[in-house]
Amino acid sequence: MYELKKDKNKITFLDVSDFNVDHVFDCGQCFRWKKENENTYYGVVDGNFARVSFFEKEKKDDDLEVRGDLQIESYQTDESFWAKYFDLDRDYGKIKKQLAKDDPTMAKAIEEGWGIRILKQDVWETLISFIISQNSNIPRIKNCIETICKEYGREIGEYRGEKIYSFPTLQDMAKCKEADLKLCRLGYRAKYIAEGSRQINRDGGSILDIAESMSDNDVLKYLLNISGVGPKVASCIMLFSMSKLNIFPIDVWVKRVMNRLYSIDEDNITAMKDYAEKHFGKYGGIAQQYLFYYIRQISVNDPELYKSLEIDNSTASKK
DNA sequence: CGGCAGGCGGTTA
DNA sequence: TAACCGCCTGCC
Repeated sequence: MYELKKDKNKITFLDVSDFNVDHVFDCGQCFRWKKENENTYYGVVDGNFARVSFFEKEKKDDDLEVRGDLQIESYQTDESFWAKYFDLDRDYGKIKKQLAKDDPTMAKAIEEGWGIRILKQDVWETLISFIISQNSNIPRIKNCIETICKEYGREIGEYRGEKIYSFPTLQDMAKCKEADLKLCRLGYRAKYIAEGSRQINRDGGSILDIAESMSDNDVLKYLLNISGVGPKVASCIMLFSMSKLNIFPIDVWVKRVMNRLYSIDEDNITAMKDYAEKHFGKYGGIAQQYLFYYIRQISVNDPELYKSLEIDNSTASKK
């Protein structure tokens, strides 16, 4: 599916399509990647420090798709590890075509975030990260996560004078008291995380390994039982760490999109889920990412357009 | 400087 | 089971 070039501590996937570092790392699915320059981000995956660059190739006349080389500098040089993390074996071109068919809104959203791919992240890290994310904002979320990595993770190296830490393990977090975590500025989420960690640790943590093979309903039921995990956080965990690409997380931004661009009543979550299931089907999660990225881009880059998309529940379908 | 964030848990009817 | 409300903290 892809050609490969390997050097010492460097692996390059050649001719990758449907990929863009900004889209992948800034579509709301992950919190630990930092931008170094136009082409490059650095971060940590499963305890492996990595520097990831994407270099677009010159387009040929007959080639409409953007293609480029995905270069990963890391001690982890197993190509299957990175292919899995970046979901490289999936044909996003085909999925995009399918989603955009008969849906001009989705077509525009895809035009905006054409290089999004759903990362397959560590279940435990995703769980904690999205508990932290609730009722907060991205800069603060990133700060909180960096702090707990610094306090409870392992130092795995140094990059340009910055110490790099792994994400703390379940066992290490389960030892934390609520008061300890409060020092990481987690606010009221400290209690959720202290309780949640102990809860999962008590069960031996096996859920984290077998979740992917469980049914959506069984996983959801387990997750909702964890302190600090509600429907939104649970669906993010399922989508971003368990390859459950059908899951359609609904947060405030998705509510805004579904209301403003699909005319669904803004607080009718059930109607949104039904719509997503019917129209986006098994790729609901990917669709959600395009829409999420799209509405956020509009809100940042074109405030006037964003404002003009007034919330209007009078014409919204109530079903 | 206040309002308000990528929700959740608890309480109330 | 739907509708409210308080919550830590710090960004905008």
